[in-house]
Amino acid sequence: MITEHAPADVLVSSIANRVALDDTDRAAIRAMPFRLRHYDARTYLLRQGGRPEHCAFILSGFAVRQKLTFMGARQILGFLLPGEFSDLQQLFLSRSDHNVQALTSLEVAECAIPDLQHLAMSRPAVGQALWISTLVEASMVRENMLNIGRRDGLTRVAHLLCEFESRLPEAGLEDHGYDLPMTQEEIGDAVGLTAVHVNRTLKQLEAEGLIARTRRFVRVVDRKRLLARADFDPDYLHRDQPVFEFAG
Amino acid sequence: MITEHAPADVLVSSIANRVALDDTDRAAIRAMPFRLRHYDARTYLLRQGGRPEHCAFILSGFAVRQKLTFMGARQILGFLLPGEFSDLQQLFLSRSDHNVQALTSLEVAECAIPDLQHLAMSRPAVGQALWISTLVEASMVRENMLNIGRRDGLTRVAHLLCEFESRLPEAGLEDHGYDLPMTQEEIGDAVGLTAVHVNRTLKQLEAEGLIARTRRFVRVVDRKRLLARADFDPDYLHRDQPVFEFAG
DNA sequence: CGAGCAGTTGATATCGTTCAACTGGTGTGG
DNA sequence: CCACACCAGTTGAACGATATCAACTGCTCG
Repeated sequence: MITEHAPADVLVSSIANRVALDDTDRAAIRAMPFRLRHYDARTYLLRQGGRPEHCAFILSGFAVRQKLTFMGARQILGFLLPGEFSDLQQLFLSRSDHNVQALTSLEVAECAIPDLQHLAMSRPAVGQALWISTLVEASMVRENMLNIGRRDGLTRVAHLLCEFESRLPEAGLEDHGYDLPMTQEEIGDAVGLTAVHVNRTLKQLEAEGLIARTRRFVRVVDRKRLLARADFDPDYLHRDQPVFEFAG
Repeated sequence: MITEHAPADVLVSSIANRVALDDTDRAAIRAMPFRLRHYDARTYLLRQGGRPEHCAFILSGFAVRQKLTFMGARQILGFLLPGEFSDLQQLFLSRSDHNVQALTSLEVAECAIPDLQHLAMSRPAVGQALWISTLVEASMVRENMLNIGRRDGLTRVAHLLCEFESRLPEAGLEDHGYDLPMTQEEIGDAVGLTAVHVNRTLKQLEAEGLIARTRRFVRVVDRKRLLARADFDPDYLHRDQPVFEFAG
């Protein structure tokens, strides 16, 4: 598990995934103070309208970005996985425009925003890596907007399953299966459907022989057909993005 | 009109909106080469999967970001107005994940991506301003995802009208009205509805006395009730964002 | 053992789509 | 200057996907 490593190591390697770092960069990252913190499931890390002073780097557990309508309906904008920052945009936007909520119980390393700002500006390679992270996140939101706006229910749910299969590091191991860290209600809030309809949709994906389920464990039975049914093209995750050689 | 000014002036003031610039910053922006270019309505500035080498700064006209499903359905992700860059994320993501398409006839100043990269990294204040622009854009996409996923048709269309009233500089002048630079089909593609349903929805907004229309000109009749009906809260546009005093 | 919550299922209601026809501007060529 | 074509907008009727409401099942935890 990711938590076996020291938080600073996890942070360094998460950033080094995006941009090539030199020793000074690594030292600067390690020098940044942080505080380990725990959040229970369903608690808020960040609230819409708030002016956060800290930014959480997720060590273990899952969180969501979400917004609420005035009527109280929830739209999940995206899922946050271990190794991701909860709210990098708050580096330069003082007021938050959405909520970040723990989906499961969560372990995070909390950094002060001024420290992160200073790191980003004093070590341009690191700043660039953080910038890229916000860009990839934005790309995921765009794809999910297409998903919700222009695909039918079955395709939407299948697409979400494919996204998780792509993003979860443990998926693909052990028999092409993985554990969805959320309820059907939460799937619905992510893809703009009702929990009831998500349920029927999952059943149909099973009936069509694309997936198999036992509780929240999803096994991909026919990967190729599932990807096609989901209209899934992983380019939006920007995995092929070359590691930048920072050139000033 | 914005085109009365020299392109470099427009660019400088657009960036200075976000971050305080010193004389060296301004000089660096002005020193960046660009090429004036025209696009006809409906032509593509940028294609999904492409590896653009230029980035367009819009001087006049309107464009959209959009993505297509495999079936060919279009989702409009957001509208680009004069004074905005077409594709700043391409500064650090080599492959584009969506299309940018001219909505009307368009005049742009086209910059080479390496020049923009160099500007962003050599003048950190400028880089910060560009970063902030990408963050604000991402915020708009999130709000529109909530709009599509969790609001009914009438609210969605009303929300789009409110967003345009907020963003168009000429709106609010001349009798609280403005010209929507798009067809009802395009409104539908932006809010996840059919052109037919958009039409009925607009008629109902008229029937309820919230707006009046003559062709594409929209006059806001009852601003307060329209905002309420649209569930519109302008915070997501980050207008209150203080102009950053860049501090290294 | 009981409470509570996620999941499941059925019946009905509704919002939005689809298809099709028609209107009315606008621009173009004869 | 008229005729025509074209396209955005408008309207009606029927259909369908998804929501809503309600009941029931079966974990899991205290």
